Amino acid sequence: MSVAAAGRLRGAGQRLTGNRQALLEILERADRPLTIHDIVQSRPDLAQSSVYRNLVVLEQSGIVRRVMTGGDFARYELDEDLTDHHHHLVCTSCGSVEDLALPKDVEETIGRAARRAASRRGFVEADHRLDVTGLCKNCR
Amino acid sequence: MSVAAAGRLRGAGQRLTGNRQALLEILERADRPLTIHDIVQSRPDLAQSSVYRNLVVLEQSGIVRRVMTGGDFARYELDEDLTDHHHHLVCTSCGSVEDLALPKDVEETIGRAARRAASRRGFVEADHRLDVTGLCKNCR
DNA sequence: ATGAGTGCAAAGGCTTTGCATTAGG
DNA sequence: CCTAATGCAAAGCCTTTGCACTCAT
Repeated sequence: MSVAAAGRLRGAGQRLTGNRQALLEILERADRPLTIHDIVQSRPDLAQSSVYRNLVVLEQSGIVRRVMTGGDFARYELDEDLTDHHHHLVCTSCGSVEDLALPKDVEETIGRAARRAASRRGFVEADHRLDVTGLCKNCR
Repeated sequence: MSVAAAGRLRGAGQRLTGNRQALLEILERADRPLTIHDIVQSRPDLAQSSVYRNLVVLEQSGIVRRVMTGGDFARYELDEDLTDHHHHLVCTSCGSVEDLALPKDVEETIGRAARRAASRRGFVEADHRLDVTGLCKNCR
């Protein structure tokens, strides 16, 4: 698993336990943000409460990001500076989610517009998140 | 309140009750998506359960849209074809949300990229939602 | 050794639902 | 009139928390 993630965890004064390693490995392998259900299903030996607690720790350590894609439960993915900036393709019917990268020039346009709009309203440290929605192959 | 909304409600075979009119008026006045808590607070005579139920009806009638901005509760706003296409400016610290319109050329760039990316993955009826995140005046 | 992490079960908090009553068309 | 809508309270569901036990350092 990622050396960077482990270092960041230590840097936050947190221990690198087996459960946390397992979480990081699962999230690294995924090509989409995972639900708690996904995670526990792929590793039934992990206690659900520990998964919740460790994801909070990983989030606070800047390793993991919690994303709400519109379904009724949270999804988790590695922080963007451990992967790459990307967005999500969300099916409005079944709720499935896939990672999605946009062309660099589009990203620049969005980022520029986001920062400008934010500062105009007195917001600082502006970032953005974009979900592309539609009907997936199975649902269309 | 909006004639279009009332018509759309009727068209969906739903009754235009006092509660539903009240909801539509509140949402029309708002310049941001509202939480259930916001709504019940501004109209304490509305029963919370009826608000939930009516928002489902309004959503299924294509009048209201449920948005998850990352906080722990849902927010509701009028559907875009009753208002205008817009996005949200979300404070990552306090969770406050404001409506945000972007320049038309930026929207076109985003929409084009979104549709292209979606169709490449086999998605149809592609749309998009964008949240600009940052720290608001009070939290910065 | 010793405080953090874990697992189980119980509690929380937003949202949904059952049921008797009220009201829209 | 007759069905849908309402309000209250109870139930659901994802998530968080309490507590005793175990493990990382």
